[in-house]
Amino acid sequence: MGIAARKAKEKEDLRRAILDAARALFLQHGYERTSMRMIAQRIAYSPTTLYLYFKDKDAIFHALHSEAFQLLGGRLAPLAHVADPMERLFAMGRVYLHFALEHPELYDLMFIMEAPMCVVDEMHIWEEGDNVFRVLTATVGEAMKQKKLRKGDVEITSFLIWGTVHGMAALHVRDRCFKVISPEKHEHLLEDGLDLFISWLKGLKP
Amino acid sequence: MGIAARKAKEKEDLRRAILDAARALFLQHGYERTSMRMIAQRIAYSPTTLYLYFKDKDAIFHALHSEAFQLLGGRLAPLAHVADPMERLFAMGRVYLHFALEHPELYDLMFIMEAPMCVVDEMHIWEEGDNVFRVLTATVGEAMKQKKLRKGDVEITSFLIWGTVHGMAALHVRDRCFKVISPEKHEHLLEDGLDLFISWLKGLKP
DNA sequence: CTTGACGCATTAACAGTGTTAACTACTTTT
DNA sequence: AAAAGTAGTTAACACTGTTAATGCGTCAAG
Repeated sequence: MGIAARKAKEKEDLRRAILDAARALFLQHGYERTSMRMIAQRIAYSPTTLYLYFKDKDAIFHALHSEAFQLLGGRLAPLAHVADPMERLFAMGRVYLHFALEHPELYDLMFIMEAPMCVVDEMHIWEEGDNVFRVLTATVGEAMKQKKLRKGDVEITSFLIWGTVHGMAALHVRDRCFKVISPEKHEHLLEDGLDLFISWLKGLKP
Repeated sequence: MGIAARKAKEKEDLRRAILDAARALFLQHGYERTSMRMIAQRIAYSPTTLYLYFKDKDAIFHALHSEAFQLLGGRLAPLAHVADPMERLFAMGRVYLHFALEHPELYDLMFIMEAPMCVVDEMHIWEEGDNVFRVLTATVGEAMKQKKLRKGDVEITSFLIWGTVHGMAALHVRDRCFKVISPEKHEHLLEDGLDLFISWLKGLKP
């Protein structure tokens, strides 16, 4: 069945082409400001063809959303080998923040934009986010067990840590911080903020 | 000139009516999903009339944006009377978070959405945000001077604190946390997160 | 009192949006 | 060779933000 296989491959290729075009345009102009017609034009197909491969615009978004989470997951995975849970936690923070700085539009799409969560609403679960959060809670729990982090509710502590890093990332991605912070600090603002947070975590009285 | 005054009042009334209608619709359906025609219909005017009072949709947004900052500012102002800077800092955090919980859509509009910042871009200044941030830096600076908060760069420390509270608020407003956190903790998640953060700030070794 | 100007609001229109229905080719199966 | 299925198209619908042209009513000046 060489022919059927070739056809399946061509179908998959077009699917990928759509996603590539959509990603490029979403990242360049934002979700709301890129139209189905623009995506179609970029790959020289009719706009309605997109609907043969994706239910609607949100479905394209959701596919990219999952893709981005795979990228972040791939960067977080190697840190599993860091033995000390505190060091692992800090490394995760740095990787996470670095990801947000390197791919602000992807980060936006994953943790800030509203579109993808509508799809998620229906199944009451956000698998991609849940996976990342579980890695965090596991690390926090381990650190607490080893008494390297002040004991407390693991979930709430993890939420606070996630919120802290996300908050700085979100203020940056949505351009709220460079408008209020002295220009000379812009360059390393987020790294400095994270370093300060880490030093706080280290210097926490038990 | 009673007539001229009445006319001016009528003009101002209509302006307010537009803003009221726009606010209600923005908060109910979100910015992108409410159209100029919907706003116009709600006050029984032609859609084009809105353009006699506001340059475009973004201008309406920006007006509401400023309005919301006045509301938050009004809640933050009384805290100036709290003598102890640390207590003042904590109270500010609670007021800020409470505001985000009570008016999630307004908070979204102020600190998350992209629309209003485009207008701000042109003048390179974000006055409303700057005012709030300056109150924060002043308090942080005072707390450091009194050695009640670990010494460090005031701006970066303030940014970290803002980021932490904003992060939790943003995850809530954009519905990223209830999908990964155990249901029984939803109710007080943000308050508990803030309380934990405050306890960390209190228990910081000098 | 009439004329002209001005301000406010309207209708009509433009170019664009996401999405669906109907239709055309072309392949595969019967 | 006829029927069924597949992949892509064009045309259309009901919207969107926004602008141009137009009407209507009130005021000031001649």
